[in-house]
Amino acid sequence: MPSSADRAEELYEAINQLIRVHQFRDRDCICHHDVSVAQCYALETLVKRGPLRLQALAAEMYLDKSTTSRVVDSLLRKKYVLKVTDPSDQRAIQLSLTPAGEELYKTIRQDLVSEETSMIKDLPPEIVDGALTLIRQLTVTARARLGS
Amino acid sequence: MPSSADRAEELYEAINQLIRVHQFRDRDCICHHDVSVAQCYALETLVKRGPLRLQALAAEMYLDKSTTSRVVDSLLRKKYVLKVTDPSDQRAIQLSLTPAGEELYKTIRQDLVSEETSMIKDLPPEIVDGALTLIRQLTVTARARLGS
DNA sequence: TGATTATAGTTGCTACTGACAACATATCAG
DNA sequence: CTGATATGTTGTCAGTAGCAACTATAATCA
Repeated sequence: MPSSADRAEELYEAINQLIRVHQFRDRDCICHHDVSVAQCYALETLVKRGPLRLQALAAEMYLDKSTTSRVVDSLLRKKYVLKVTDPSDQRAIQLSLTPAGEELYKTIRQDLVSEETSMIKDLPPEIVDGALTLIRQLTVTARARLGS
Repeated sequence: MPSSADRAEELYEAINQLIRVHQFRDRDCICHHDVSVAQCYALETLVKRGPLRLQALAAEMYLDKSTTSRVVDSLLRKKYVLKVTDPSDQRAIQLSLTPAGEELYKTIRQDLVSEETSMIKDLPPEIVDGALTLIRQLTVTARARLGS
């Protein structure tokens, strides 16, 4: 029976590999379309959280507001997001997706999910369900540590 | 019972989250030391594969040779790697770690693994073993698709 | 051998990622 | 009204990453 230290070591390796492979695959997949990875992530966040202020978007993405501002800028130039000044606070802006932005994210998302689909098509459902549970558990645990 | 499409969707979400959280954590952890993430990845590859030519390192890391050349350059400046011209082929260079490079990677690695350790310390061993198996399976499957 | 071709690495260029600091503007507290 | 605070933007710097052009060396073939 492997020790706890061994398990940690192996888990590190396993997750490392998974992350690397997925990163490359996602980048390939996303960049076939009109946006970069960070830009796509911003689209995704706006799809999930709805219209947001820049600061809120930055917080959601764990990015600096300056970085976020520039990412949003590029999406603005490509007409995938809309900037509206908040009437109740002239400093703030509300960011929302244009129809084109929503459409684009939907397309990319389909591509990404279809990668997953073909990945699991030969795995038994119980296995996949197990993986799901565990991966979520790991994420929760890791996120808890991130805050500290 | 969820459909296969639902599972793919959920798996996409779950892996996405895990990757995001880990990415941030690793970056934090690595950048406390003297190197960036890519630089650390290069160190890791050299630790695992031993001395390599630049092209081989690039292939191992799935990076362009120009990108790899620059990453290596920065490690060279920091004295973590050594460049030796291959006597049998004046064009080629052998890259190897300096003692400082090995030491640095060992330290970073300990930090990274210890993150994993504290992450799994409250999870039952069977759960962790299960996650390990599944994550590896997913990596293998994803990697197979990467090649195509 | 000598000319052509192929390979190894480097460098120029472009674009994206991301943080920190300084800044302009707007809001709020006293 | 004035100082403090909050929102976004811009400047700057470093790192990531690929493509194309280049140098130098090696290999091939005529």
